[in-house]
Amino acid sequence: METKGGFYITQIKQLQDRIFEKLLIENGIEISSGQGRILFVLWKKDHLTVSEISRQTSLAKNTVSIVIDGMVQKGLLERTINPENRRQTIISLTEYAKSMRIKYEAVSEQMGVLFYQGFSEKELKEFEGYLVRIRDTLAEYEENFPLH
Amino acid sequence: METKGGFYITQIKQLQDRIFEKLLIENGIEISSGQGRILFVLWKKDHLTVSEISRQTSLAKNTVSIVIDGMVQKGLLERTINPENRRQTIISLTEYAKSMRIKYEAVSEQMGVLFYQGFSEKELKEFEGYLVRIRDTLAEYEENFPLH
DNA sequence: TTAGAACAATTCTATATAGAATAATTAGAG
DNA sequence: CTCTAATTATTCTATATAGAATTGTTCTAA
Repeated sequence: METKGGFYITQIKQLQDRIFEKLLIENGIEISSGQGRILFVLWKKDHLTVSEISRQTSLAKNTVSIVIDGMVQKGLLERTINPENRRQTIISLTEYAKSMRIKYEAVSEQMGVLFYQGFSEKELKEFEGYLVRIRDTLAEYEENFPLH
Repeated sequence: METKGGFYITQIKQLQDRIFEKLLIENGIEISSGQGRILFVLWKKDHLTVSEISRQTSLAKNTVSIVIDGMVQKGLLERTINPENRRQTIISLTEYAKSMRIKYEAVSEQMGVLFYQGFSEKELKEFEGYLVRIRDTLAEYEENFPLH
């Protein structure tokens, strides 16, 4: 039985990154795809640790560290050490990052419309349900059989 | 209306790349995710141009060029100039690359089983149908509004 | 026929991503 | 208590990816 889901996922990832980045630039927003994903989770809930952001974005922890470096440089995020557990770094949004949310989400919405062109509401829900199932399967696998 | 498909796609891409690479290494196969995608299309039809590989993998053309460099180095691929159109480079599989197909596809199959854990045949077909629709939408968009 | 447009691939440069190793802190077993 | 294991984040190194610019080839309109 040959399946192609993984191949399609990668194709879509590549296409959407290139298109979304272009839409953002056209709208005067200079936020990369990786940076956007971190903002996405922090806009939902601010003040997360690096590990928590790693878990929620599915980026490796060291990748999160490095992307955050760039975002601190650009004035989007701030690092503080958690006094209750000094191993942890708490990542927080700056006012600047908060102020970009509306504009960024407008472009996201525009991207979503393109992405789901021709989909009914029902199909969209069904599709995202499948995605969540696969993501959870893979995340659980990685957690139980750590890669490093 | 907020959609999350793009975010989920990226999460799955990251997870599957890390897991698949680990499975390959465990099976003694040293082929990266990007290299695997190029082999995937060449195993279906050998002797393609760089542009055609770019189109079929949804990787940017310059990315394909560079990944092919590495694969030529490793003895997986060969470059020849198309005498009928000397602008084109024809990419061909070596015997070595052909010989790896069976083993690689066994690991792919293993990955597919994990990926679609808990899916019925019907759900799998439906899901891959959705993926193809989205991929085609995005690919068409990029073709009509070139990014560069 | 030829100059400029179009096409195909590559190179140059910069960012994204992750594995392995390291540093710092906390938890836990004896 | 204390020494080792576990946790958390970061740095180091290497590959992946793509935009912009470049090179070489073909096509096309005057």
